[in-house]
Amino acid sequence: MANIREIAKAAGVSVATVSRVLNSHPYVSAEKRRRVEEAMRRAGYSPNSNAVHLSTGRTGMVGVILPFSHHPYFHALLGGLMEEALKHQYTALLCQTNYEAGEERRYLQMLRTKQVDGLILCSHELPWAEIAAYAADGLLVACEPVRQEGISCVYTHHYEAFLTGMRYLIRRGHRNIGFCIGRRDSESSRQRYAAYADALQEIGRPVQPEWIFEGCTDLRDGMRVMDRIAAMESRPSALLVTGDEAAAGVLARSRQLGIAIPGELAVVGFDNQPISEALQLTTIDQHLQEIGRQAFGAFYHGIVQPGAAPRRMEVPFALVERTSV
Amino acid sequence: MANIREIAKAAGVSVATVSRVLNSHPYVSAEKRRRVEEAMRRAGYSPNSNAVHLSTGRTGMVGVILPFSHHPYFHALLGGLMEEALKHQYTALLCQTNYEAGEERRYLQMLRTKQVDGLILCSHELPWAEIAAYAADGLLVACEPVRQEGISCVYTHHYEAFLTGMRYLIRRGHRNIGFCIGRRDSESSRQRYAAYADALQEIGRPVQPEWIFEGCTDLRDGMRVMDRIAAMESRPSALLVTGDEAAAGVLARSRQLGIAIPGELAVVGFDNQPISEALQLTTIDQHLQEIGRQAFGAFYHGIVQPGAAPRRMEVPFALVERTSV
DNA sequence: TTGAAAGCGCTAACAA
DNA sequence: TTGTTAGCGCTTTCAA
Repeated sequence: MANIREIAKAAGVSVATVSRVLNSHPYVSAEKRRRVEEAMRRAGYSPNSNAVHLSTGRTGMVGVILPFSHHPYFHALLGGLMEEALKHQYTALLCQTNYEAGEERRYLQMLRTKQVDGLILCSHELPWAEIAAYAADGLLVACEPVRQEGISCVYTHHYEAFLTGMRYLIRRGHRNIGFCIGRRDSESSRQRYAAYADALQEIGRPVQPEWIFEGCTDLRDGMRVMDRIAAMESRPSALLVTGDEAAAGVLARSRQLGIAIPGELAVVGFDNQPISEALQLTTIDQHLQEIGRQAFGAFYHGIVQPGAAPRRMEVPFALVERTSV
Repeated sequence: MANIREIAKAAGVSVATVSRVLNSHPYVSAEKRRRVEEAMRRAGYSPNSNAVHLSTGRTGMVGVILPFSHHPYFHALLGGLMEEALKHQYTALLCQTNYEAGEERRYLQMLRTKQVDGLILCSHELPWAEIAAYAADGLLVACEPVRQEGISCVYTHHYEAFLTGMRYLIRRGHRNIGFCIGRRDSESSRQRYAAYADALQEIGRPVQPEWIFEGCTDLRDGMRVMDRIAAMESRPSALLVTGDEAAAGVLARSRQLGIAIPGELAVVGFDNQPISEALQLTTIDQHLQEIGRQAFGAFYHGIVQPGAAPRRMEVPFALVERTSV
C-alpha cells in the first residue's frame, strides 16, 4: 500500500531518514525517529520485501532441504538450526522434497533466482557434483561429510560412532549382534555398515545377513523387526539400531511379546531422541541440535565473510548409557 | 550474476526484447528470439525474482497455512491444491504453524510484505477477525465455512455429513453409537458434535459421555480408543470416527483383541483416505482433493479478477459403503 | 516488430 | 544529523 515516499512526506523527512529508522541506523534524531514511527503506525506500513531484497542483494532467508520434517531426527536438527537462525535474524524456509530429485532441483533454482541466500541440505537426492554447480549462486551447507568444491559440511563421524556402539556391546559380552539401518544408499549408511562389519571381524564373527534389517526409520519398522527376530530359531542377543524411533518400536513390541530387554535382547539406539529417555534406552547421541546450529553457523560465516573457504566440521558424539543393555 | 542488460548486449537487442522472450510474448522475430535464447544459455542466466516481483507487483506464490503436512488429511488437501496451482503456474509455499499463533502471524505478515499473493488457510489459530485484517494485502481463502468480510471459503457441510453417517448406522439397526472426534475447539467439530447429538435424539437416545472420545487424529489414538472400549462393561455397537487414520487404528487394535468388525463393532470413518480402502472401511468422503482444488480456484479467481467478491463454496460429500458396517 | 525510458520500492554513497 | 540521487534488475507503456 503505502511506500517509503509517502511515509517520508507524512513525517516531513526524506526517504533516507525513513530508511534509516527502518534499519535502526544511528544518526537519526529522537524527534524525527518518533515522527517517522508514528507515520508508519498510522499508515499500517510494512516495507516491500521484494524491493528490500533487490536493493540489498540479500534476502535474510536460508532454505533448509529435507525429505519431510515430522521425523524426530529432522525435528532435532531443525530445532538447533532455527534457534541459531533466529539469533542472526534469518528466516529458515522449509523445503520438503519427499525424496524427489525434481523438487530438490526446484529449490536449488531458488538460489539462482535470489529467493534465498543459501541452502542447508539435511538430505539430498541429486549427486553432490550437480548440487555444487549452484555454489556460484549462494551458500551451500551439507549435514553430512562431503568433499566437493564449494560445499561446507557439518557431520558426525558415523564410522566411529557405530564402532563405539559395537565395541560397547562386545565389552558387555555380546557376540551375536544384529543391525538395523535406515535407507541403504547414503554415504553415512555405508560408513555405519562398515563399522558393523569391522567390529564383528575384530571378534572373529561373520556378518549374518538375516540379522541385518534395512528400511528401519520409524516405530512401526522397529516393531516389524522385533516380530521377525521373535520368529527366528537363532536370534541375536543384541541389536544396534540406527534411530531411536525404530529402537523404540523394537522395545514396544518386545514387551508385547514378553521378550526381556536387556535380558534376552540388548538394544542400542541412535540420536538420543526424547523417546529414548522415556524408554530408558541406551543410545548414541550425535548431538543433532548442535549439528543444526553449526550448519547454520557455517552458512552465516559465509554471509559475513564473503569469499571465505567452505568449512568442514565434525561434531563429536557420545554414548548415553541407560538400561537397555 | 548476469542481468538482462548483459544478455541484451550479448544478443545485440534491447532489454525490452529480452524481457519479451523471457515472458514468451508474441511479436519477437524468430531470429532475435533465437539469439536471445542462445545468449541466456551461454550465460547460464536466470531472472532475479525479486526484480520480477517488484516490477510486476505479483509473486506467483501462494502460501498454504497448515499445522503440519504429514497427516493424510492435509496430504490429500495439498495434493488437489498443488495440482491446481501447477496448472496456473503458481507455486505453493508450505507454511507450517505447529498450531502456534505466533507462527501464523508471521505468515500473515508475508502477505503485507508482498512475499506471496495470497494465503490459503487449511487450519487457523488466530480468530478470523484478526486474519481478515490482512485482506487488504492479498487474497485469503479458508478451507472451512467462515463468515467474515474479505475471506473466501471452500468447505464441507459437516453437520449434514455426520447426520448422514449417523442415520446410516441407525438404519442398520444401531442404537448404541460412539463418537470419535479430533480437536474439540473448531467450528467443524461443533457441527459434527451437533449432528451426533441430534441423530441420537431422533431415536430417543441420550448422549453417553463415556462413548465420546476426543483428540483422535492418528492411528495410535484409534488404538487407544479400542482399548478403552474393550475395557467397558457396556460397549457401543457402532462408532463414528472423524478420520480414517484413527478409524484404522480402531480396526487394527480390534483385530489384535479378537473383536469382530462389524459383528461386535461397526465403524464408519471419515475422509476416504487410501488406508480406508485397504482396510475395507466404510467412510464418508468429503472430497478433500476437490476442496484443495477449489480453494486454489477461489484464490486464483481473485487474482484474475481483482476486486471480485469473496467466494463461498460448499463441496458435496458422499458415503462410501464398504464392509466395516 | 523493436527500442527508449519511466517506473516498481528500497538502500547507500556522497554531499552538505 | 540529514537529504539528494543513483542504482538494484526487471516490466511495460509509448512512439517509431
